[in-house]
Amino acid sequence: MLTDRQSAILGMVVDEYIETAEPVSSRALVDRHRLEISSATIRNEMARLEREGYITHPYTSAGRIPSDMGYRFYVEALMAEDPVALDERRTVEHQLHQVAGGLDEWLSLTATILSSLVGNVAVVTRPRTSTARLRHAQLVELSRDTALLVCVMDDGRVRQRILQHRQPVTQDALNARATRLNGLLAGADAANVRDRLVGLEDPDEVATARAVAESIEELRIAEETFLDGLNNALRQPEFSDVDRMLEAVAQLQAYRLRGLLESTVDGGTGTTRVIIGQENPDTGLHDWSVVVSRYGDTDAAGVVAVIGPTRMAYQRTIPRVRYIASLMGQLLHDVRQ
Amino acid sequence: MLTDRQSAILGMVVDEYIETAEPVSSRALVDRHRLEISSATIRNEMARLEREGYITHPYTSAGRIPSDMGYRFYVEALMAEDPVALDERRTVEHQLHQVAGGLDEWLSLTATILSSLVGNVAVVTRPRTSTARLRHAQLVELSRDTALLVCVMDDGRVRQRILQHRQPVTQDALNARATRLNGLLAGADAANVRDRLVGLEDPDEVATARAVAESIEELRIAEETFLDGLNNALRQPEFSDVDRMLEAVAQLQAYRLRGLLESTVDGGTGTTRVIIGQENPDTGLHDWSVVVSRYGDTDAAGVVAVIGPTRMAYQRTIPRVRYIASLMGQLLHDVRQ
DNA sequence: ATTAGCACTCTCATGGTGAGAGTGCTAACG
DNA sequence: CGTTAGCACTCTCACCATGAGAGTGCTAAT
Repeated sequence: MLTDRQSAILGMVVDEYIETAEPVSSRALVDRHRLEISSATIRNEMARLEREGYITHPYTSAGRIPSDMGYRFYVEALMAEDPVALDERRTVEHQLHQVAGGLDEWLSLTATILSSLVGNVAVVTRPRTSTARLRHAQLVELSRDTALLVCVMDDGRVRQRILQHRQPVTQDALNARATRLNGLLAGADAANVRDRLVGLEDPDEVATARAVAESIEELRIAEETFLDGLNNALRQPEFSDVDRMLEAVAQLQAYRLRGLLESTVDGGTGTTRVIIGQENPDTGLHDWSVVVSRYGDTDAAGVVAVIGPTRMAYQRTIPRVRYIASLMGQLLHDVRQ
Repeated sequence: MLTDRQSAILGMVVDEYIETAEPVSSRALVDRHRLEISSATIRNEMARLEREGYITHPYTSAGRIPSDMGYRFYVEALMAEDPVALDERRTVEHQLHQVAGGLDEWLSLTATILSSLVGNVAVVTRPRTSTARLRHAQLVELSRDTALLVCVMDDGRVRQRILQHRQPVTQDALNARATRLNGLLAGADAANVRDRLVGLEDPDEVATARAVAESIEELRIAEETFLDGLNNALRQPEFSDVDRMLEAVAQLQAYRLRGLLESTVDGGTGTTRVIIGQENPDTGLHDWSVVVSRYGDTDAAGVVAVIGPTRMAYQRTIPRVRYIASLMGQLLHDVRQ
């Protein structure tokens, strides 16, 4: 158990290190905070904190840096969250309302905004509906024997696909076919779409129906992620050597994150979780921290996350991830009603 | 004017430097190519080549590296193109035919494939139709007073947009409205769409029509670029220090490229152009070379490009960019017929 | 319990040094 | 005259030594 003074010192070390990215010396703490106690006392306390595992030092005569455990304690017990200021909120909401396009543009813009808000990489996944249903399929003639199939799901997602027909068809015939298929398949989800395909005769029509079914299934699987802010993250001093930087670029490829985010989100809705360094099951991310929050409701849920070095401004990041997540939840709710 | 022997030496220097990324010494050339002449003779010739501006050396006693002019001469007169092997073609075509999705997926996959083919950054722009016309607009109910507008253009591009209505509407009413608007606007392009909006009464219908018009214009402007292979490019030895690497990341933001690619493409169709280092009007790209090729025809054209350090394997890159461009042209033609 | 004082450790910037790589020039050669 | 051997010269780069500086840990005094 830490004494009050030890907690206070740990807090100062973490704050200082997050700000400067330099190991924190006993002297620096006394000077910076005009402490009543001497640097020698601080040294004694620091030695104890190190024995307990909250801090380390890179070599004998360097200052202290927080360990993962130190950050963990800081996040849980010490940190004073830096609330999202009113003008920050206004800017964000203003930017988000500018977008007239579809869901994709919202998500992509959200990643950009969040990333610039916290100065690290931001990831937003597309909301995954528990059961997305087909709202409408449409066929548009492209040439005599090719057509574009557009499937619109009830969560607003759209999937396009190009079809090759055996028989030439007109737009009128395509409309008729679309109407028939909509009657047959409207409201179908990935689980039951196959059962509804019975009773079709024309081979082109069967192929089209199958394409619709495949589209629905692809959309069920596809949890696209929108990522932005690589530049921000790479400017952090921890990547000041080339190997680390290349590794960072590799680690941040979106596909590595999906599993992590999914498993994290199972915890519960609405909460914001922080995963620090070694706590991460993926060993490649042992130098990284992830702040992740779920947004949406039981019908459609996705995640918002920020990823950066363990030396991350948790005070700023956590409230901002939470804020963006709740904002996304609202917007999603407004659209779906 | 260069003698045959000077040309040969220049060719060897460029080849060697492209391969090893190390300045090429007179000695190394003699050894590597088992030349009949001595290294002293090579030195004399190299001195002359340097006086003419084809090569330089970084400091007094280093080997030679090609100048931009040297690369230029190499590309125009010396280089033996490395043809795209049959199994390379087969792999590429196989991968491309895997994609069942829309144009976007094609383009994005093409960038990925090309990038891995040449080990540098690849950029593919969306084909821009001279005049894209509206083929079909569709309205899908999302909630009582919101609807999704989907505009499909005759080149297969799709734009979605969410509409807020003043009056609640049913899907049936939306269908009727879509039919009316299609009658009014089908075949409209960005130039004439405004003129066709006359005679509409219902304010929601006017708003919808205006949204269609805006979508068409946005699509005219939006020339999206698909970029891949940052990792590949960053592994080149020229980026072995952090500043250069960060700068590289910044330079390769897609938006910087658009102007360059567009202006380049004006030259003519079907040809592949190479822009080497300082030849580039954008000073930020003075250390980069660009190999760019147009694809498509007068109706719909885009560009395929590879971007990398001036020390680029032009022999491999140029034929592969040309090949991918012609392949894209074919595929585009097949779809549009 | 706190703290002044000091020895000790480790890093990092600096400068010197010498090996090595390569060139340019000169003089000799066919 | 073109070619080439030989050599002086230049520049880089890796290596090492050095010393200042930063910080700690410990001891002994308060």
